[in-house]
Amino acid sequence: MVRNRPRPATPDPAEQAFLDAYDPDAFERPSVAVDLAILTASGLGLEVALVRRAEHPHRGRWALPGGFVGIDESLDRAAARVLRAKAGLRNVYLEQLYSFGAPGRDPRTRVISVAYYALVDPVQLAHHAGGQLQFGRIHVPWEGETGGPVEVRGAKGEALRLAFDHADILGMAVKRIRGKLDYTPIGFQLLPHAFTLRRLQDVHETILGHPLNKDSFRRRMLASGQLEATGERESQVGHRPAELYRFAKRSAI
Amino acid sequence: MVRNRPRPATPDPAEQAFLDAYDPDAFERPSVAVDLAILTASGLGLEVALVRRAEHPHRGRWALPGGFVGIDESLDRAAARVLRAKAGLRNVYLEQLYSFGAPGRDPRTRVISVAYYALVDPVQLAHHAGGQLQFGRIHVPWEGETGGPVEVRGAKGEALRLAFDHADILGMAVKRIRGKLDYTPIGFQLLPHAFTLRRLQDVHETILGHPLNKDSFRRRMLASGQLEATGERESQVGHRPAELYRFAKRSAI
DNA sequence: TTAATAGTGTCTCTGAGACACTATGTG
DNA sequence: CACATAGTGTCTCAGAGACACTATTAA
Repeated sequence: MVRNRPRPATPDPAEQAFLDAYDPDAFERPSVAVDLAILTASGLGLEVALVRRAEHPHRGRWALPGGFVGIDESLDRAAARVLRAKAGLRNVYLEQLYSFGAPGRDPRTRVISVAYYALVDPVQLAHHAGGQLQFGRIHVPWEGETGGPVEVRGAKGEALRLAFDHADILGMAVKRIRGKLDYTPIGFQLLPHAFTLRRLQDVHETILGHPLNKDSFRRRMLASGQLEATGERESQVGHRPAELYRFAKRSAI
Repeated sequence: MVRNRPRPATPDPAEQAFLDAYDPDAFERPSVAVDLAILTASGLGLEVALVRRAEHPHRGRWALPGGFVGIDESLDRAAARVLRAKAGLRNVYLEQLYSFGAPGRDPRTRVISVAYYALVDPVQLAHHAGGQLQFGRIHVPWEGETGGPVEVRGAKGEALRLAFDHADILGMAVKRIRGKLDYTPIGFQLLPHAFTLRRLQDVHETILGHPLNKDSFRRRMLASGQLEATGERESQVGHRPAELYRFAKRSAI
């Protein structure tokens, strides 16, 4: 890869001087990382995968899985690589969220982080119980799409202290998926292959943070054309079993 | 600023080895830039500010104004600085859009670009006519929020060849503002202080790429509470003059 | 049989589209 | 005056909420 920018003479010395001032090699370069908000929806609510930091800074705090971007690696590939390396996941919904670049966000050095979020069904993450990845429940202290940092709580309801600006990243992720939920089939990504309409509604309510009208939700989802009846029903539920549906076209990256 | 990461001994050598592999200093670092899609809405449609590249690569092509991010400068500040330096603008709507990081997007060296978009009313940009900044009309070859690169045309309708991946950046900007238009008062940012409802509808139609129902648009806008009647009317229009409105709370960054 | 939730049918209310009509400038 | 667009009133239609009612399983 060519690292040094060719500098042909230009007729305009002012323009030349201006461009010289913006030569990339004249700048100290930041590190660029990806951080991943790996989200899932258990019966308990919206959960996120976290790793406990073993080192300073923020030793003992909880952080989103992340990694640095290779010099010949695209941002999307870096995110997919981290997802595979840290959570063993591939072919799940993965989308770039926002870039965080406050100078002091990492006290060691300048790190610009391109945040991604992944939506995964809980079954695919079950084998991580007790492993490197821990799951925290997301608690959103604001309404609607106001935005702002969120809180994360552990299995016993205790608050988990998040490292760096990861509470802001998670807040942005919640805001994004709340917005997307209205017009895209994003909820399916958080459920197993087959699911009942009630479970899908649970996911939507979990993400949005408020209850939805059952009748209207059913109608809207069935009318959307995104659901396919499997012909099977749930069982062992202590009441009339619901029809199981699948997402008509499960998209993945 | 601390550039070298402290490496305290940890009890877990495997973890230590793992983290060593991700030491930022072990990686060649990319350059990080901001690129700005400065958008305005003239009577001709949605327009974008471009600079003609005086150098290789892509010499003679048209590019979005941009600049490298300083090592102690946040992304937002870098974007605001470029906006001020290249377009003389401050206090306009400016929002981060997306980060573009394909390894080959700049043939000189690895440059990751954090794209921003700004919405500016045409009056503030009028003095740029004939200067460094040229304006091109955006033509969107896709419907709704499909997404994809857009085309840009010059004053005589000729196609302008864009540099790097800037057609993709502009496509993403159009997609974003189309989505935002439905639920945020984003259209005001593209108009002068006082404007008629018809002009606001023109802006919405320009952005969305399709005509809107006049009655419904009026009702929706007036019901939104975001408009304030100025009490004045337009004049010299050859028909009944329309009431002039202003945005109730003109937000800016 | 009872408890509990799935699923259907229908009424109402609200907002968007359609359209007819009136209002008020310029030429 | 004619013309063009601003602005109002009202009808209809589609989707969401509300609610009553029936269906089907486990215990």
